[in-house]
Amino acid sequence: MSERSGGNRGSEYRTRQRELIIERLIAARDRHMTADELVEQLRGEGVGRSTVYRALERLVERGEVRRYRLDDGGACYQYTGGDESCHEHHHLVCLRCGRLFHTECGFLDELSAHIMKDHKFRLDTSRTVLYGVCEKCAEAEAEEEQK
Amino acid sequence: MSERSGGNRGSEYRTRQRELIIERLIAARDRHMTADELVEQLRGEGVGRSTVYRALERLVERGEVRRYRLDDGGACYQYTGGDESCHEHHHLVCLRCGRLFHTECGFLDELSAHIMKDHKFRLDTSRTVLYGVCEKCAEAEAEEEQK
DNA sequence: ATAATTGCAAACACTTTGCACCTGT
DNA sequence: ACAGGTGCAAAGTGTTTGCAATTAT
Repeated sequence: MSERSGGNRGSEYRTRQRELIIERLIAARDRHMTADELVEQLRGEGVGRSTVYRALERLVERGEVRRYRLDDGGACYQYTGGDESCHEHHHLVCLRCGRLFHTECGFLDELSAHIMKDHKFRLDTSRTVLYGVCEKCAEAEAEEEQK
Repeated sequence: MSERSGGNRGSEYRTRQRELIIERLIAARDRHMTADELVEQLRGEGVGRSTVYRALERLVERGEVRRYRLDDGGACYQYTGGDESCHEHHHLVCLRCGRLFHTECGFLDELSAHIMKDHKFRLDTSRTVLYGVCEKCAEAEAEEEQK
């Protein structure tokens, strides 16, 4: 209870399956993937579905992977690395293509400060995701519209 | 495809069940509830589970109710009314008590503008929810900590 | 009368879990 | 050797759907 997380080193095995899972996540670090995509990609490599879920959960817990919820309730995962700085900035997710954008933008820090001061609300930047439409998709949408 | 939504009047029946569902949602307009809470509350009133889900889906579609995804993937609903202005502002959700706060804060409009200009990303304020911890919960947490 | 709605139970999609077997240390 | 990990299939969630009966118009 009073134990800080992150101190359970030494008790984990380095397995072929985990290596593969992290490898895939890193390869797709610029976007997020569903557990199922991962399972699919690793089907041939002999990695079971539950192993994927278990690994993801663990990675999320230790902060190496971020989990997002799509509008339909399904989960998406994205590698962020052990990189602590990732907790410092906000994330933008395109509702259309699902791509995720990191932004270190100071404006968002000001936002946090403002919300804290004027709304008495401590923003959790690691939990918050800003949704919208990215440039490419906005263009694509514009085309469809006038089609 | 080119039809604007909101024009399907006249084809819907006004039923006892739907009245009850909306009634409950309005009674809890300052917070959000899960479909299950609703089902539970209306069990005695003779409202079936599927009716609740169907009603919620319809209400979300027509914008009277907002749906959020909790961290565990489950959905939460909250009445926002036909009120269009609700699409204009951001929402803050407390990760601890689940209460939702509306804010009309101009700072957030600036944020949208900034993100559009500097990050080429069109923020969708109706989809975005800012997560964090509200004042009360922050206090409660502080107490627990030093307990 | 008849089109929409309801409730039930079965179907679903996604995720978790129990357990016997396998692997890393 | 043995703690920890894996795969399978079974069990859970929360949500959706098919259909006959019911209700609003």
